[in-house]
Amino acid sequence: MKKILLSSFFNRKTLLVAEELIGKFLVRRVRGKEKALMICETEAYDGFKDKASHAHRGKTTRNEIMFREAGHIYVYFTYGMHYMLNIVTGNKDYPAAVLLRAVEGVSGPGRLTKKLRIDKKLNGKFLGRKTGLWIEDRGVTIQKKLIRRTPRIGIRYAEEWAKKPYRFVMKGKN
DNA sequence: TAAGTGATCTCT
DNA sequence: GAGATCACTTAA
Repeated sequence: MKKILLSSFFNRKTLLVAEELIGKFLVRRVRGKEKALMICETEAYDGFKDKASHAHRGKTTRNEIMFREAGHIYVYFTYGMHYMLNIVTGNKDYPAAVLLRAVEGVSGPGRLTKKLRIDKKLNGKFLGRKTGLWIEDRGVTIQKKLIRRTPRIGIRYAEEWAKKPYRFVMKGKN
């Protein structure tokens, strides 16, 4: 069974979406070919108060995508060489997103975007077949005990928010 | 462990 | 306009 996830899936609590995305399939169409890879690592960035989130200082031209409706694609460029792929969650005007950090066989958010040829052209688009990037439920259920929660990566500056277990990793992959 | 890389943000 | 920072990767 294959089911494309719609905005109703993403318009829920960010942490819940981040956890449930583990075991779903990220599907990318490039030059007519489709690749589907199981998601095994995500991180949640939730709301104004989250110091690790781009949105915690308010809306800017870069992060305004995070304030849009759930299901938008937020891609940004960092460290001079890497694109990061995020899916916007929650209500309009509430800044939240899930960072996709790894899929099966590809660990690291920068490598993921490189492998799937994801760049700024996708920034601000909506997930779906039309865009060439979407997420499917293929009936795989990951048991909760196989999902590990840990603090997020690369955000030591975020004080107390750096410790929160907002990262979800599937055990035994990568 | 540190360097590379460039967009973006936060001051002037 | 300048300077600092950064949700990372690679090579050592």
